[in-house]
Amino acid sequence: MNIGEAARRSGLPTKTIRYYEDIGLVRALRDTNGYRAFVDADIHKLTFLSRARALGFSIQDCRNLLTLWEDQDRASSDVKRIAREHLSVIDQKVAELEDMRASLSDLIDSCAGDDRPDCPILKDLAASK
Amino acid sequence: MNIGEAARRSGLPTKTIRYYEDIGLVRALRDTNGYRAFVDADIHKLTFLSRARALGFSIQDCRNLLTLWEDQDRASSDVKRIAREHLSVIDQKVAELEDMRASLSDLIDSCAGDDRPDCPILKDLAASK
DNA sequence: GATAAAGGTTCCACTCACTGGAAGGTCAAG
DNA sequence: CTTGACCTTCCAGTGAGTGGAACCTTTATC
Repeated sequence: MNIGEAARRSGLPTKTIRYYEDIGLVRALRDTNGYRAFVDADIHKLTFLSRARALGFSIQDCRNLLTLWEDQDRASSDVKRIAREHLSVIDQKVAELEDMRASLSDLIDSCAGDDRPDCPILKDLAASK
Repeated sequence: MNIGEAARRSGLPTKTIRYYEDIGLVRALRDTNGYRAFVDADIHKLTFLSRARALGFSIQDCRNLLTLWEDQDRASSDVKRIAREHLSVIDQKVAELEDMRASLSDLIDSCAGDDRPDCPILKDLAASK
């Protein structure tokens, strides 16, 4: 299976697959013509990466998860720990964004948004606080 | 005023201030010894940038906002438009993160998290869906 | 058999918004 | 006069890819 087919099946761009090979996240056999040759196990791995990245796991997280994934004997608590750590990072990001959202929303509400030059948004941004 | 003092007053690291000068976001006069010399107006501008960046505005947004800020005659509606566009980007990010959060939270709940190797988190990540 | 399109390869540069570090110049205090 | 804090520039690296150039291989069509 060539890289294009692997991309179609895993949902990752070909560029990204090559990049993952570059940084040692995956490996692929080669055909005699130099083309990468993927087997079903590779597709599973790539799909795993695609979904984990979509869930916001960093590449380093993915590296750890892959190691756990390939270790038949690892305890599920190890995986759960990584996932929970990641969840708390997500929660933090959400909280930050909602803070931002509230501040920005207040600023927008306070601005007339008409033809006059007077704008509380800019005024507030410039205030030293 | 040297860059260290400007950093203290604006809340930006010195490195960041130099970077902002590099990319043409701000300019600073120079003393005879080559040191950057900041005046109060510069501090206002840097504070503006610091707060706008903290609200998640991109550098390009900041460029636009600064232009509007320095234009005495701009309509407040122009500023409000940029702010509203940014608000919708924030809303989108929050929605994405909450999607992620829900999926990840489900996965975590489904995992026993004990010494056994069986882990639904890894299983689900590998599923081709 | 020629050719064109589609796919593959490597390598280099760019993104965004900084951040770290090296090598060196300047200044105020003791 | 030295120490240490502060300043300067320049180069390299971050994370996670993305875009493009130059070139090679395969497949389909004429």
